[in-house]
Parts: sequence; structure tokens; C-alpha cells
Amino acid sequence: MNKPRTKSELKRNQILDAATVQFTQHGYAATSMDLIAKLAGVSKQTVYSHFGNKDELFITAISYKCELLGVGELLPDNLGPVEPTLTLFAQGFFPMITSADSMAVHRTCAAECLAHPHLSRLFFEAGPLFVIDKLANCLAEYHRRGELDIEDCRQAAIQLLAIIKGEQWTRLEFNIEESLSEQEIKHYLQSSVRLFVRGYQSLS
Amino acid sequence: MNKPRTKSELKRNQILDAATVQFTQHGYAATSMDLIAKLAGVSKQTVYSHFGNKDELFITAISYKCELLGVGELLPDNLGPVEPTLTLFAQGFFPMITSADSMAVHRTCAAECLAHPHLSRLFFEAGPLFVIDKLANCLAEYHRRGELDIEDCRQAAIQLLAIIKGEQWTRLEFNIEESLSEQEIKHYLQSSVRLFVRGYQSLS
DNA sequence: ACCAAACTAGACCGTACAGTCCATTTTATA
DNA sequence: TATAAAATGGACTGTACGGTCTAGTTTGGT
Repeated sequence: MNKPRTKSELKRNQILDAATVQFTQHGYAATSMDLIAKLAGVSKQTVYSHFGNKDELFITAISYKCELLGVGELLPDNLGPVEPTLTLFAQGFFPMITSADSMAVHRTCAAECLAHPHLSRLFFEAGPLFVIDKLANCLAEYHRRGELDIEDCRQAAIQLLAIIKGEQWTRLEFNIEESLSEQEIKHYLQSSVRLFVRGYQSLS
Repeated sequence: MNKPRTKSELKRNQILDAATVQFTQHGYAATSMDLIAKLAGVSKQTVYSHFGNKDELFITAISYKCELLGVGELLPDNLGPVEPTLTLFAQGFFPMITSADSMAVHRTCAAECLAHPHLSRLFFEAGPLFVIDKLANCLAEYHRRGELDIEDCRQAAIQLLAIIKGEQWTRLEFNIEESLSEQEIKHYLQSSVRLFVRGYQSLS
């Protein structure tokens, strides 16, 4: 959140904060403007003077959150040996996409994808699409080096990312109580990277 | 839908039909009981005499739909050579899970997973979990035959299923306009099965 | 033909909520 | 310190909706 210069900006941020939490925790329909105002410690009128209506507030809040969730630097610039590097990536990427915040935003965007297609596209591009491209570039580098034999790097990136999500991600999407242990997940990720590397290893 | 014996059962089915469509197309909150009654060609009171309240109707409708979507016989009993068989499976499985119906139910269950955990679990078990088990058995058979070298068949099944979903599935989840062409998808599925088989092939 | 169960139409109740209005107070600025 | 902009809070409007009630009608079994 940018530094609030004036008191007005401060209020604006408070509203945005409260809105983000409510929208991602309880969804669009179940979140009332009255509650947001109350939680932000602000009058309802102030909410409406900052954001014209519920839709605008929703879009602003979620867009902002999408920005925050943007995948950071998950892949080093100087790529080391294939398997360890990808394993490290997997072990950093997985907790990120399964974080409570990330899941909440994902759920909200998916739930509103019919009413707010603009928003779901935003999320899709800032999330999945963005990381696909990044990983694809990295795989291309390994291909150039002759360490992996990949015909279509974008496709390969999609495959690896999909595997990483695996079952556990779906469990979280559906809010299933029992989830895999940290051990199981670590093992799964290792096994998955191994599968990927073996599947694309150069036969030379 | 079972054959309606009495006129009362007919009405019940009409209600269930209308409810299923509305709930899956527009979600729980955006669907009103008045509309369901109207679309079912039935009085509101009749709706309430068949289903005590909105929640009950919702759960009944979605549960029923989950049943219908149950994965049919996607894997033959007599398994042929690995790669062609799995490719055939992938090409049957993918259209099934990306069908408009399937996506709509998935979306609805995911969106309501906090308010209706019972429902999302239902879907999760009838869908993902069910097919994981089936595929795992099949992979175990290949392992027994020595055609694949798989340590953990359940894990391997999860991996293959996750790859098959790939990017296209996420595009649909977020209702993104542009989707891959049939050609691209076919190619992606073939490449994915190849990756999987190479990654798990016996080194003998 | 009769009766009970099911259905209908529509009025009705209570509530929740988006959005507006307004009179008053607070805050920032020049 | 004067003035305009921003914020307050609470009352208010309109509407949508879940759910109930009622009085009358249709249907199906005996």
C-alpha cells in the first residue's frame, strides 16, 4: 500500500483494506457496503465518495490484491543444474499459490468470472499466464544448453506448473479439511520434478 | 432423471431441473426462488412443499448433478499398450471435464465451498478423487506388467490428471474468451502422455 | 361421486441491502 | 482565521428476496 499522504488517502486505504478482506473471505454477494464502512472505521458516505458503487470498489480492491500477489523472483537469473533448480522452484512456487491469500483471491475471481470477466482476466494474466512465460523462458535456456530436449517450451512450462498444483491445490480450492502433510507434499514435488526431467531429458 | 410416476414427481423434477440450471449458471446468491418456480412452471408454494428451503433445494440439485457427471467407463478393462491407451483416455477425459456442464458445477461447488462444505466435498469425491483411484488402479496394472516403473501409483495418477487439465482448463475456469483450438489441444494431450510415459518408462 | 392430497395465484411479512440525503462537524489550506 | 473540502452519522428510499398464509382449484385414488 502506498504511503498515505493526506488523511483522505488514509481513509481510502482503510476502506480498500477492509473491502479486500471481506470480498476475498466471503465473496461479492455476501459482503455489504455497510459492513465495509464499519470495519474501515469510516462512514458509509465516505465509502461512496471514494468509490462510486459496490462494483467499482470490488474491482479496485481485487485488482490491487492481484498486483500484490504478482509472482516475485522465483527463478534465479543464473540457472544451476536442472533438477535441483526446478525442485527449488517447485518448493517456492507451491506454497505461494496455495497460500490462504492466493487461494482466497483465486476463489473470488473464479466465482465472479461471469459477472466480472474483466477481473478474472486480470487475475489470469497476472497469475498463471505470467508464471507460464517466466518458466518457459527458463526451460528454453535449458534447451539451448542441451540439458533438456523440449520441443515446445511454453507447453512444457504448463505441464510442469500443472503437476506442481496436483491434488493438494484442488483440495484447497474445495476447502477440504484433510490436506497432505508437509512431508508428503515435499515428496510429491520432488517426484514430480523428477518425472518432468526424465520425460524431457536429452537422450545423448 | 428417473421416470416420473406421478404428476407430483413430474413437478418435482421440473423444479429440480430449473434449479440446477439456475444455480450452476448464475450461482447460489443470484438465483431466486421466485424465478425457479416460474421457470419450472410451478407455484412458489409447490417449490416449498417439495423442498423445505433454498438450501435444501440447492443441495439436492447440485448433488443430483454431481451424480450425473460421475465419470463413466473411460478406461477399458483390457488394457492395451501404454501410450495409445493413455492417450485415448486423455482424449476422452479432457472433453468430459471441460464440458460446459462440468465446468458450471465445478464453479458452483467451488464458489460455495465455504457456505456448503458438504457439497464441495461431495463433488470432490465424486469427481477428482474417484477418477484418481480409477487411474491409479490402471497404472498399477501397467506397473505389474513391467511396462511402467511407478513407485507410487496414486501420485502418478494425480500427476497425469493434472497435466491433462493443463492451461485450457484454467482458461475455462476463469471464463477467458480465447481458448485453444482443437488441434492444439490434441497435440498438447499427446505430448503430455508422451512426457508421462517417458518419465515413468521402465529402464530395462 | 367423494375425499384427501397436491397445486395455484397472489397477497403479505420481515429483513437485508445498495444507494441517497442532509445537517453537522472535522480537517486542510491559503 | 476564514473558507472550502472532506467526513460523519443517521435517517430514508426503493427494491429484491426468502419464506408464510390463505382461499380456491385440480388431481387421483377408492
